[in-house]
Amino acid sequence: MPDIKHFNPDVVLDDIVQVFWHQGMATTGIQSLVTATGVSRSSLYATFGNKDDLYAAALGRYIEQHSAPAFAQLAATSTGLTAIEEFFGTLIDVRCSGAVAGWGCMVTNAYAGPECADPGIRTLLETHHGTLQSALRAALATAADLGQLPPGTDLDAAAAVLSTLAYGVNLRSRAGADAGSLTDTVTAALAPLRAESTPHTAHTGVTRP
Amino acid sequence: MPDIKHFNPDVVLDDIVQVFWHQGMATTGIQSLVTATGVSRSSLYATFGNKDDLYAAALGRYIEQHSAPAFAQLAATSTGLTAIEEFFGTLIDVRCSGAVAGWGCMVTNAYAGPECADPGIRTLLETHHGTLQSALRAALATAADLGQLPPGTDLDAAAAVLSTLAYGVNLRSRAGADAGSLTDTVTAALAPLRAESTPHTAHTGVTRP
DNA sequence: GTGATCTCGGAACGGTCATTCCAGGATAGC
DNA sequence: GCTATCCTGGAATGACCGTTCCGAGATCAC
Repeated sequence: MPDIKHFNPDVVLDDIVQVFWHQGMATTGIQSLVTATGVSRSSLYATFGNKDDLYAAALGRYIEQHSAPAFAQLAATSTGLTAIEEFFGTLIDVRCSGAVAGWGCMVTNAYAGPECADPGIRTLLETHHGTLQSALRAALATAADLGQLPPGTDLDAAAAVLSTLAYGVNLRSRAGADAGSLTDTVTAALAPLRAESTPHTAHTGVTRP
Repeated sequence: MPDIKHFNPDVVLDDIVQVFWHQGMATTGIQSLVTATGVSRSSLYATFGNKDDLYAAALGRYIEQHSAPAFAQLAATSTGLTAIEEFFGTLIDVRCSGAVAGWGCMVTNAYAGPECADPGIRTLLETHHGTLQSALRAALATAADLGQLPPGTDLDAAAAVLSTLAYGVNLRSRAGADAGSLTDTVTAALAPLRAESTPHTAHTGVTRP
């Protein structure tokens, strides 16, 4: 019997993700969201609650729409180290070129902002981190099965190193680090995980005489 | 002949560093700085300029007072890998316990905030990154001289990996990551740089049967 | 069509923001 | 002591903040 919503909350939340991702939580005013979505303040508040709730919803949406698919593909692809290479490759592509170049990762950005103090956000960050880590571990396990890894490699430790590295890549991309050097860095980090091909040497293109 | 300042700008800037470091640029109001320093708005503006200038000055001070000494020690200590271990060790200590636990690194935080768009800030970030990188490279060069590194190790690539990892450590510490797992991660990243002692195995305490 | 119920746009609220201005106080050369 | 010069505290400014409220409009069961 009542009136029904004149907009699709899911679509609107996607727009909101863009704004928060691009501008950050603290620097984004509700007015920006109103103009970006075309939905009035009242409706935003009625649908999502206050600003903190709204940001939490947006961050959750970001994770399930941007992070989770990438993690799932990483975990599911059965090519071992190649899957990891591709994961970092597309990560760097997204961060350094295209529509969202220089925006960084919304999750990584959340780590450094005041929103990180919020317990609800903390939970999102922790599950995100756990998912990333286990996806990397799964890919490493596949690599181990394929005999790509040196015997005795500690998969959990390697996954921790790579996930921590990913945060660094996300950060550096925001300052305009070029894709090439980021790729070199990732390649160098992956090098010791390659079973004895050209041991301990990174393919950075930089040769030291 | 004129009146002279009633406060020491250097001391005041140190106080301002604390506030910006703890609360972030966007969420810190001038009023917070007034109450923290005991200096009135007028004097702050007269001495440092507007808020952006003030933040830039604070970030510069942070780098020269917190980052630079650590980098200098890292570069100067002649123990090679041990120096790098110590660098990360004290880094993790500072980030995870003590007065500034959970604050993260002010520079790392700047990467993720809107202040990163400012060209002046960008310059600070870039020189900071360069200094960190060359300090790591110097320590690695020492390690190579000491025969601690596998022959043929690409020092620049290794330094890039470690510096990127440091950003990740700083970020994760803000979310409450415990010092132990961060240390394990760093140890695992350093493991392949150790010349053939227990190759490719990290000391995470996690043993896989 | 009628009416109950929800939504919507926009105004309104008190608070805080960064910044400026000004009157009065402190300083130092003379 | 006088005066020119600067510094300082606090008020004032105008814009924006997040949030709430309300009248008007839209919807659906009947």
